[in-house]
Amino acid sequence: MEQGFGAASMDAIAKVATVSKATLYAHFESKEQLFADMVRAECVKHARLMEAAECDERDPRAALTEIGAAFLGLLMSAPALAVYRMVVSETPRFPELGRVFFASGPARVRERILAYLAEAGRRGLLSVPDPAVAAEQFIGLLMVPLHMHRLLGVIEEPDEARLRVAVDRAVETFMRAYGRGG
Amino acid sequence: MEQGFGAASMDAIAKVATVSKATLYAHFESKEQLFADMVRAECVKHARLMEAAECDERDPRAALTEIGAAFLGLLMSAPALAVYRMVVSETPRFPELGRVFFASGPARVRERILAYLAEAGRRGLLSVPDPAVAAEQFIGLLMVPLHMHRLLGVIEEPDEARLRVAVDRAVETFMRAYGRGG
DNA sequence: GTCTATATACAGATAGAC
DNA sequence: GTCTATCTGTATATAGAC
Repeated sequence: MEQGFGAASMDAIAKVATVSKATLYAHFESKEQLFADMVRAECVKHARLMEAAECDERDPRAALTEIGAAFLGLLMSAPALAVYRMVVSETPRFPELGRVFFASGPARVRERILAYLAEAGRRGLLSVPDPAVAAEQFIGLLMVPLHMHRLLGVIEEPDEARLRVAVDRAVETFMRAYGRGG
Repeated sequence: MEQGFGAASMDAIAKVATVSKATLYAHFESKEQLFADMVRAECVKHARLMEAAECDERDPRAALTEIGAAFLGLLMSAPALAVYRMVVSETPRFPELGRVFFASGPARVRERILAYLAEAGRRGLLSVPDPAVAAEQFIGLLMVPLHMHRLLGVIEEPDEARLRVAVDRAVETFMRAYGRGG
């Protein structure tokens, strides 16, 4: 994942795994399938982390801050960035990779945020006419100051303080747009 | 660009260009430099398109809609997506690529939006305490419903109507957050 | 299931003639 | 500047022994 699909050779992978290349091919039928399995495994790990973020029974600002921090921390982690790079690059030649990643990664995050927003809307805590749109917009507000910059190597790995600022700004703007009476 | 750095061989590129591989190496000193030059050339083309979007002397909604449509149309074009895939994938091994792309692409778009927002703020048309943050947030709102989905192959190429909806929703939310008196 | 050794193909890059 | 032909390395994948 660190090196990408093209740059990582099966020889190198076998060496890191301290097995022979023949053993690798006993477990995975091709380089493509090996990478697809890695994507799936990473997404499962990340989905577990995301489930852990509690966001019910609290005021919207606190809930959005918590769920936003969980999501952004996940998104900006080295493994997540590596998977994203690889999947984005290889999807045109290998569409299954994109579908697997989207379904087990971003789609789940979106569902979780959507569920919270819909519930908060029902309780009158937020004014969200279209929770699906609002969920995606919250994701966009969270991602935009850091994700692309990091993918393009124009910022270093952000520390906790930097992540907090990004989350706070996203929540601030989201609340101005969707807060009670907005 | 269509196939990515790893999958496109110099043989294939020479064939498409209807020259020999030796001729290719007479013009470009390596595969890496050839790709860097292609990125630069694409960004120059796109920058020209972006300059064409007028956004002064009008009400904020119309201006943001025009500049947003120009940006989103650019971002979602096949060449821009291909360049983005390639750059994101190769940046870890070849950092120059990410810097070149960012400086001649996203950074210019951001500057242009920032300049408009700052001016609109001075005129009292918008309430933007931090125009740099607001500019990035507008970009995030524009990108999020389409860009990642397209990169991951989970939606087809969006038509004009789809793009318009995305722009309208971004402008709508941005205005709720940053409109006069927000 | 794991290994060593290898088949087979093709990559990036260059030599030397025109 | 462009070509054909080729060097040299390394890639994915497998055969066959243990």
